[in-house]
Amino acid sequence: MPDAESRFREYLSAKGLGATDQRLAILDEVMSLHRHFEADDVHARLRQKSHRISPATIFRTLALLVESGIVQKNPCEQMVGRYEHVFGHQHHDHLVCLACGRIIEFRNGPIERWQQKVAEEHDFQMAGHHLIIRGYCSRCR
Amino acid sequence: MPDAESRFREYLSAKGLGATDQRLAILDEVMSLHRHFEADDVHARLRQKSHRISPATIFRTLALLVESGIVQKNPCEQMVGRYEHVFGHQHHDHLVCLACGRIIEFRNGPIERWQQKVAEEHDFQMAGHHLIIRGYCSRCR
DNA sequence: ATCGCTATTGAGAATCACTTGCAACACGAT
DNA sequence: ATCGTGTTGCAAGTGATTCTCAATAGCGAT
Repeated sequence: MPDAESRFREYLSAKGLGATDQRLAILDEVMSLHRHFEADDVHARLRQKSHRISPATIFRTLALLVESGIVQKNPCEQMVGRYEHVFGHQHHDHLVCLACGRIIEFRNGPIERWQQKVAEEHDFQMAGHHLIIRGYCSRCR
Repeated sequence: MPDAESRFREYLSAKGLGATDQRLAILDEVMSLHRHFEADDVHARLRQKSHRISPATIFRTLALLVESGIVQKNPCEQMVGRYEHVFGHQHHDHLVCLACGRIIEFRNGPIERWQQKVAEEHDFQMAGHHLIIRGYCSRCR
């Protein structure tokens, strides 16, 4: 498996973009963070190492890393700030169409049961869950 | 089953809060929206009916509706603005602790397979998915 | 009816997390 | 050296939400 840096360099040159010091420093930092992080975490850690990279550059580079598939952003973006009334409704999960934004609701017993099992395995007291399947709906595929 | 309004009134009086016109108008609007919505949708629709309710009140009331369990907010809030590097990692899902914010990763084959099945049932081309189980971890429960 | 108290509201300022505009700069090609 | 495009930092702009605060409403006590 090639390392992340080669892959990023490849992606950048394929796009005609430069592998600048800032971009590589950010990649480095990102790969050294072994849990979920926010843009600001990267900024703070780089600052500690006396790199002077502006937040704007962090955001711009993270976007490149996401595009190149090295980094994944919170995958429920389209649900942010959304509500739904649940009163009188049964629990359900969602299929979200990446093309038209349509949201389809569904219910599936076996998945629910397996989730309970996973929670138990991790000694985790489940309070709720949310499953989002992203893709393309019948109208858009 | 009691209607949503009774339930909301009950919740409000239990909390010593008033069932004001604004709150009831917002509840009404929310219950008439049969898909996911944002605070601004409620505001726009109320404005059309020439209710003059400020956005601040909409947000305040939505918070009450969430607390009372009538409305559910996007359940991946804690993941917003978070990234993780995925290069060289296998796909996994997340357990999120509501108390300490800890995020535990897990993989589960049967769930993955059932998801594929659900997508097929809805003639949906799956591009990815994300499953979040919320609850309390072993340290916090 | 009037008073006094707390709850509630609207307006606008503040905040937070990004994003964008822009001028300065870097660097390979000419 | 010059040009041209790509990059960056700074600072201003955004959009969604939250906060502050003064005005108002509602309700029980007088």
